[in-house]
Amino acid sequence: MGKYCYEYPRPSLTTDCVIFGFDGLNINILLIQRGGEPFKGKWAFPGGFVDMNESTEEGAKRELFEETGIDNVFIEQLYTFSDVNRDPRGRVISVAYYALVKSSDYNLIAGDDAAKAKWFKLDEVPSLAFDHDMILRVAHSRLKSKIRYQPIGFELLNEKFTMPELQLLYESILGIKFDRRNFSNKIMKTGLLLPLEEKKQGTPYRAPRLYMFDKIKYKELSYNGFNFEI
Amino acid sequence: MGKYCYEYPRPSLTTDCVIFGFDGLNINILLIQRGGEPFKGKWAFPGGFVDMNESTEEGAKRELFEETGIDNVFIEQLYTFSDVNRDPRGRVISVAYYALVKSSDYNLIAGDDAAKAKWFKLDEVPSLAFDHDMILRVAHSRLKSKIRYQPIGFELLNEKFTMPELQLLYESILGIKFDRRNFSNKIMKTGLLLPLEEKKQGTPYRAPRLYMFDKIKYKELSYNGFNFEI
DNA sequence: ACAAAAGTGTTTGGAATACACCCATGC
DNA sequence: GCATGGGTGTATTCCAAACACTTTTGT
Repeated sequence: MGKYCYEYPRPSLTTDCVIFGFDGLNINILLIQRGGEPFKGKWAFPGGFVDMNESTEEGAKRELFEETGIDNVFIEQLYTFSDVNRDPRGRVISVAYYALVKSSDYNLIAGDDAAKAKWFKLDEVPSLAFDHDMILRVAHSRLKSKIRYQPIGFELLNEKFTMPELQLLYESILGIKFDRRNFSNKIMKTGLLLPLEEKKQGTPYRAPRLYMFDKIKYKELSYNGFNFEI
Repeated sequence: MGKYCYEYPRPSLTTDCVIFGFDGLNINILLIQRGGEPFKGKWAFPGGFVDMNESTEEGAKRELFEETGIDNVFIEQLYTFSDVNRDPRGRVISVAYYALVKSSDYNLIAGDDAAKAKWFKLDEVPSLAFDHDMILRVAHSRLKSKIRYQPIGFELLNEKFTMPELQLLYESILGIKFDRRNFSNKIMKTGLLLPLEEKKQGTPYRAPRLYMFDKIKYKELSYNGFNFEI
């Protein structure tokens, strides 16, 4: 029997991480294949049980690293899923987090429980274990609203990037197309982009100009509670 | 010793409810005074431990009812607070919910643990137990963004209400003043308000016109994923 | 020269803001 | 009649959307 005893029953507490990765062309989702029951062989989000000496956010980061090798990401709390029957093993509630990363920054490793980690294109995600289909829908919808008023996308590109690259990123996340000229105008009006003299090398056709994200301006504006909308 | 034993230690799971109540003039917060340790005598949000056969949302509603007599409200998940040291009794994580109610709809009852429940004006809230000061800040900030693009305010008024009443509601929540004419124009442009022929009786000075929230129009618009912004 | 992508600016419509006058009611 | 709040409309400003031509580069 278990060694940890309580006066009242307690649910288990887990975390799940929805990791969106941009590869320069598409938005991908990071999944791991389950090695054991339940849902053996099915794909699911990385995550696991929370330890007693860590917050759920710390637990989510730890599990993410253990299972996929992904480290040093800013994760943000998404939602807590607590349906009584969401896990066939018993009463398990899960605090879900999400993050955006540049997928080229990480070489996926096999996790410590030999689960395979793999990137899936957003529109090629298979049916997932547990209630993870729902978690994905919630995460994607949150991401879409978030990126319209917070500059969370710049982390996904190289330090120096071109306007078409940035536009492609917004289009992949939002699933819509922008007019090239209006997009550029809107983005520049935020004041958060620093145009460089340099142009991107090695492209076919005309070389596009490079930009950088202006971190100093961002801090300045954040301090005053700024707003923008793409 | 406790009767419920597990292989690994588990944190306790609680809920907290941040209830915003509008009394026609001010936004109030519903608090209960703690009858026992820790934080005995301090004020805190209604809430409590989640049962094994209920979701956190169900648990939050149940505790809210038991402690304050408030029933039949739409609560929305706010955030999950999980800092390791947030509760002196041990490892307790709390899923916080928030809701908006019309305070005149409820006669506050003393809770089953003899705790007193009381409405506090937003700017007269005392220092709270646990991390509830932080929870309140998060809740108020969430409410402010939410009300700008969701018609959550209409529930707080009588079925028939006047434009100045609605404006006062928005102003109390957001803490800003609107121009009377522009406010009315913006609200009417959403198409969600049905002007009635009736006027409000018993007011001093000129009798203001009454409006109703157009639920049918709302469903119609929701279905198409509409947007508005106040 | 031509095909493909990048760069740039103007026009137009609609929404948000600022703003002023008249109306109803109680005292 | 005057003080108080309620009702309404218009001019202006600003932002967003639509839109076309020129430049660069590789073949």
